[in-house]
Amino acid sequence: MTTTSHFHHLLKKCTNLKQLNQIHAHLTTTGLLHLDVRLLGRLLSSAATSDNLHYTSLLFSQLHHPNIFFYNTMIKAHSKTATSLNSISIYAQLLRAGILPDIYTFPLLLKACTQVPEAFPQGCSVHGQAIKFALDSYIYVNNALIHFYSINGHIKDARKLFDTSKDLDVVSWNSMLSAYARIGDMATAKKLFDEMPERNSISWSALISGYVQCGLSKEALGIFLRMQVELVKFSDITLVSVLSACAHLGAHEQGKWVHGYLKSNEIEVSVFLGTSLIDMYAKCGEVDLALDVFNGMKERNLLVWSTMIKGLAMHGRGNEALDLFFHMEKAGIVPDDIAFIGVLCACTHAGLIDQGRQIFDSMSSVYGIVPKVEHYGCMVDLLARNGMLNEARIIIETMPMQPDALIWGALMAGCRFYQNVELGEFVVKNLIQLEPENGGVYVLLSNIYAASGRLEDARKARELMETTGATKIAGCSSIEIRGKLHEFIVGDKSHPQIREILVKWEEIERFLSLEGYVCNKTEVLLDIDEEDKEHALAKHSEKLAIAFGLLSSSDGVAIRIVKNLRVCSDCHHVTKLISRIYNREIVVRDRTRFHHFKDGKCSCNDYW
DNA sequence: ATAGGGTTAG
Repeated sequence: MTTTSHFHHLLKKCTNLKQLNQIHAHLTTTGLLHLDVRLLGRLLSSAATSDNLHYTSLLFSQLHHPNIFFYNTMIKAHSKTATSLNSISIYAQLLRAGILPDIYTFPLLLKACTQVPEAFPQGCSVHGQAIKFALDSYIYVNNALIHFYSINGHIKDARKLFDTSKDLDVVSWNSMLSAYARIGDMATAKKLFDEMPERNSISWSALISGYVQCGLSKEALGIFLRMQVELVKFSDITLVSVLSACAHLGAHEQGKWVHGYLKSNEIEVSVFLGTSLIDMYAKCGEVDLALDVFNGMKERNLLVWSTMIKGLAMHGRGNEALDLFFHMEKAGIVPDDIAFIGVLCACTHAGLIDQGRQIFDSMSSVYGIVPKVEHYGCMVDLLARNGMLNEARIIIETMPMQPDALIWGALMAGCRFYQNVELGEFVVKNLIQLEPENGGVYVLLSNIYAASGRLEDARKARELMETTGATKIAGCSSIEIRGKLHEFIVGDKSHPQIREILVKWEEIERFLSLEGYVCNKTEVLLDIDEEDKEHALAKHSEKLAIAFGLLSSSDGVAIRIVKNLRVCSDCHHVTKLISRIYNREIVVRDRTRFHHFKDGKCSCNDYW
């Protein structure tokens, strides 16, 4: 008797196939397996959790009269795999054997159906079966149904089940909450969160990840803070979302805090956490710390590698990114379409035209990946950035899909850099067709005309913008000081220290003019992503942020700024000068990449 | 001896 319970214990802990086989052999030779059927059940259950479907099926086939528990275990074993719909046929088998399904059967079947995106009809028929056996209102089944409908985007069906259910627990609320979060309805998600009779850490995580996915990273960090104040325990899953929020915001100190927390609690850096940490450090301007995390990781999947590659590319360290890519290939990891965006981006910033071409070709010839519009975009960027404007234009005209605004924008950046007004005008005309509501495009057109002396056309373009009601995204720069984010929007004077900031800016301007700086208002072309030149150039949001950064941080500390648009050339020039005058490193993340300003120079070599 | 909710890269 004690020996059987000993084996029960052993099996419960065992997930390793080899050990399972050993125990199995032992039980068979000693005849224990036949004495105690429950041991066989335990064995089957452990086999199912060890994810070895073949072995599990073998065990199952040895059972003469499997009961509902054995069938459920088999359904569970299948539900986790790519062929999860096999569990439906096990269900059919069960019915044929004259066995009644129970409340555990349906959640398992529904899980199998959510595994396969196109299995919505099968899931519906499982629902029908649950109704037929009058098990649909059991809380486990009901919760699984809510989850199933919400995953498939049928949120109304999920809500109906939720509203009519007599029996709701935290799990039901969490399912509904994450359903709204998933479709981006954060107002309803927050409402549910507030109304919940009981919350657990999963409720908090669901809310946080919802905010992050909607781009409301500040709210996400706010909720995380509240979570800590209310002493709710958080898991590494929560932290993955939190790190993602830090990455979006460039919340360097808060991100570092999370890393410190992981270290001091000796939490192992999983692939998920590692990816988030690498991305966070890269997007906060600390590529070298990202590299440290990368090098310290035991296990690396494609996402880990491509996040690191993209991180290096963002910082203009194209050669290292490329090395890493070849390393990855050697490690036997097969790149996907997203990984290629990272490497192509790296080629662009390192000016590696031939390498870029080769890699682009290898995409389809070696890996069988059909290039998407983003990949053509990288090629246009690569060529345009290196002066081959015509070739870039030919790519746009011959690629197999419709060009989007981003791809024209890449060509535009080249036109601006190489002062090609004629091609620029052509590009802008295409952009207006594509995005008539984007005010930036009209500003751009107007500037092009102004630059070529066609002042009347320039005025008309401005008027057109006003009559069509197109609006331009306001420039916004943020800076984190002692863990708090400060935002500066162009023309906005609501910051409590705005007076001091403006005084500081005056000081900066005095130093600038001593350096012989004159405000560059004659820039020929204005990039679509740049802030509107009509607003006083001196008030561009990053200038305020830099002034504030100089005011609020001590010497030797790098100033880190995140900007929502591209840096304009005047701000770029000014920032270079400031970095020398004040002997300060300034790191600016703009829409597309990083600029590390140091000693009057920028890491982008003045091309962005 | 069995079930359900939160997870990262463009």
